[in-house]
Amino acid sequence: MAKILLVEDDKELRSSLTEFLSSEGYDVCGADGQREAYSYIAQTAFDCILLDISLSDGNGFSICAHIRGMSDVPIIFLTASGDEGSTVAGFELGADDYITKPFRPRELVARIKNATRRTRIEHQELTLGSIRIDTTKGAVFRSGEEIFLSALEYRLLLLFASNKGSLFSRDKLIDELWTVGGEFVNDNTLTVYIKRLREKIEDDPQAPSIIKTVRGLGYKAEDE
Amino acid sequence: MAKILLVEDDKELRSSLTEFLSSEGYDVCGADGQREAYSYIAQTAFDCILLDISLSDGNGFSICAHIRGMSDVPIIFLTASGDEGSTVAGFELGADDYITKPFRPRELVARIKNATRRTRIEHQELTLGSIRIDTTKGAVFRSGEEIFLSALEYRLLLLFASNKGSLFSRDKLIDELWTVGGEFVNDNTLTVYIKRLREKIEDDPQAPSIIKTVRGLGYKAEDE
DNA sequence: AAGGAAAGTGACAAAATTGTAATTTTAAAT
DNA sequence: ATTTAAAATTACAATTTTGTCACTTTCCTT
Repeated sequence: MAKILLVEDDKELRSSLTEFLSSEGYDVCGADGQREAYSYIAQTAFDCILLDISLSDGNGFSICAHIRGMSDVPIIFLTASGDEGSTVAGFELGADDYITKPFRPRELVARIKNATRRTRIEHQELTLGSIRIDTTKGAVFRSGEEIFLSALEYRLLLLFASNKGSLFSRDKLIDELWTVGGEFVNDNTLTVYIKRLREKIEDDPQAPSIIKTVRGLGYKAEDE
Repeated sequence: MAKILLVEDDKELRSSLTEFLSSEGYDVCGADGQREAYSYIAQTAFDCILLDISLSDGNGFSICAHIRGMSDVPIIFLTASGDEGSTVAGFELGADDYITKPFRPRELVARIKNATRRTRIEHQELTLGSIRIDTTKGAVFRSGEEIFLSALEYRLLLLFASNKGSLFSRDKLIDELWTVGGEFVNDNTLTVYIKRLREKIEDDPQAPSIIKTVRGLGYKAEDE
């Protein structure tokens, strides 16, 4: 089931579209402007974004640019008729398609299908609390902002993110990340990496909410 | 459709099992011993491995250890009855389950389903020629051996691997990997990274068979 | 409350990554 | 065959990553 973000300030249109798309089997989030859109985008990996470029706060374009800065998610513009200039500018900012109001809901669905066909397959994302990992790009985002991890930090995070809730013993983690052949690393190496990773992903590294210590047993990571 | 590797030296049993599992919708590769098994493992990401531990060449255990050194793929032992000691040793080497010969094919299918249930979902792999990328681990293998890429090399490779056959202009690549905000990097930086990546993944970096130069236009990568 | 094991911290050298510059090679077009 | 732009190569400093050590803090047990 594809996740769609609808950014539209006309409340009527937003709710009728949400209802229609939901009935078509989509998982729809409605946002009424920039602020709400960003907060959704930071937390969720959408499969398609429907964006009204003539938002009353005038920020349709900046939302588009912001999204393109961090993702290749398909973007479809909803434009008012006679707004040709905007449309052209939109394509330059990386929109994938546009549809002119008023439009038939059926046509919108057709365009969503078309836009998502390519990406749905390869789009593989993981989340861990406010951390989002785009494994098809090897990129990690913290509340929407990309953060840069070293190779080992990335692998450590991936291990936790693809096994949410699992408890990993320190030995197991060292095995997974460091043991090649019969070489061993200092036991403290892991502790240091946990610290470094926490420093990059946790809001309060001293009181970690993502990677939890289970004293005597190991570490585990959970979503909230 | 799940991919299964069957390592069994009894030709009769191998072919009858292959036939049966294929009819159940699995994609089965049969290997008669260590050599053949390794060559398959190096090239393909299997969803489950069925391993006769009492191979005539006596290498069932070393195959198991070898696989565990590079993958978490579920391994099911096929043991001769009365071979309890081997079974215990097998579990210590990381086997997921075992089944004692003679067994009913239906039961084997049940165990395969059980063993693959967890991993099938998260198992996400990409290949590019002899290169295999396990995106759930951030690990890259070249003919079965893990190779270590830097963060940027990894992202560059991922870009090619998840868009096989696509031509990328140099500008597009620089954009994808380096452009954050409005900062630009030296145009040659890309060339150097292409070279470094080729050095690690190509058999003959001077005559690249994976990442191809399209003079004047950019680069593209294909499978063979 | 004291002792001790487990985990965390800060700092350090060695090694690897990263970006750039200077130079050479390659391949297409004249 | 020359020319020339594009790409490849080599080499080099700056920065980052990596693994370890010595030391501190935390938390469980007695």
